[in-house]
Amino acid sequence: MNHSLYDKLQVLEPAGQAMDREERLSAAGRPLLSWYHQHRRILPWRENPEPYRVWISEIMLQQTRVEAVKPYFDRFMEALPGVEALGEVSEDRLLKLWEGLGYYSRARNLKKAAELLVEKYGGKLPSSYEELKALPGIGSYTAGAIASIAFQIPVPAVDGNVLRVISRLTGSMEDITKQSVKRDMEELIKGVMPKEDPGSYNQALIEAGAIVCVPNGAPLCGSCPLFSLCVARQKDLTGVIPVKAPKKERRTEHRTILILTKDGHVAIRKRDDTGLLASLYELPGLEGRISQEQIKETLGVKEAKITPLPEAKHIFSHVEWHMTGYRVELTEVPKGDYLWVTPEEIKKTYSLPGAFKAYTKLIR
DNA sequence: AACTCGGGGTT
DNA sequence: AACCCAGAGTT
Repeated sequence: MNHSLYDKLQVLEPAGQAMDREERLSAAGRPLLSWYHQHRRILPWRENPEPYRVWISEIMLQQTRVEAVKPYFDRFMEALPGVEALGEVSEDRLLKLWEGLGYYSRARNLKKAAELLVEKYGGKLPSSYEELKALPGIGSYTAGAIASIAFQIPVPAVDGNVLRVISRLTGSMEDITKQSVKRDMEELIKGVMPKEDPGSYNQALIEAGAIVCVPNGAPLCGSCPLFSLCVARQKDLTGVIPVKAPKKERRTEHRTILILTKDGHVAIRKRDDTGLLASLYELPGLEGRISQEQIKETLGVKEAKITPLPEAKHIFSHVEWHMTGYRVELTEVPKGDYLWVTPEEIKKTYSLPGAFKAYTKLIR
């Protein structure tokens, strides 16, 4: 792509006097919008931005890449085409639709919000930022995104892309993981964003962050509409900005996973409704590394054919499971509250997260 | 303000 | 292996 056109369009730096960040962001508006209208991706939720579609897409997109969302979005819209259907869906069916997307509280909050919308808003999303933000699962970013994209209300929508683009543009060395920095950026944007087509303005900032001012590796400054305005580019600081505080280390947990079989069925159970993988199904498991003798004891059975399975590891963002597994072929009913199901039922009905994949694939 | 909550693509 | 993703809710 050629950026010379943008250089001509752009306001060049006034020689001698520095622009403040508000002037700089203000000057970025036109080239950014012009670039967006030429280069924006065609996305399923972008073509028909009705409120329900924008809402569902924005929730799915929280901490999740566009490419990962696409297939889930289409399937979800087909299964639950509107607020009413979402409000009435069973939690199990909802979690099955969400299986693999992660951050499952997003799905549970969607249903809660839908029930609320049916009760208090006649089954429609409210259009104001404040009312949107009051709904479960909708924070400042998502409220701004829905208000601006679906209702054309001029409020900012600051996500990780926007934090990165603007901190680079203005040369800010502030730690973007701080809430105070995000709030400050929302105020900054509020002061300069256009009243006309605020949805495109917000999406232009986001889109630039997603496909030009990228998070991993070097940004594609040669293709950026803000090439000549960008302080980080001018000072060769794109490798330093955005500044982010280091993350906490992951902890490791050991678990013993069991494939319990009896009469051609496999045991699964529903997880607790709080914490990791809440309300999803799982293969029965025990904390720590458990011996074959302890397994029989725990299950309260005299006889069982137990065979060791390979070890496996699953990495979540904040915890790492090191798993060892056993196949346990039973002839008597074990202690514990299990659901005895067939492999086909697991595939179609029950949300068994990918953390168990190394063992679910061994089910027979 | 710190911590929890998933899974997968990039580098 | 480390980073990060169209963040929000809870403590």
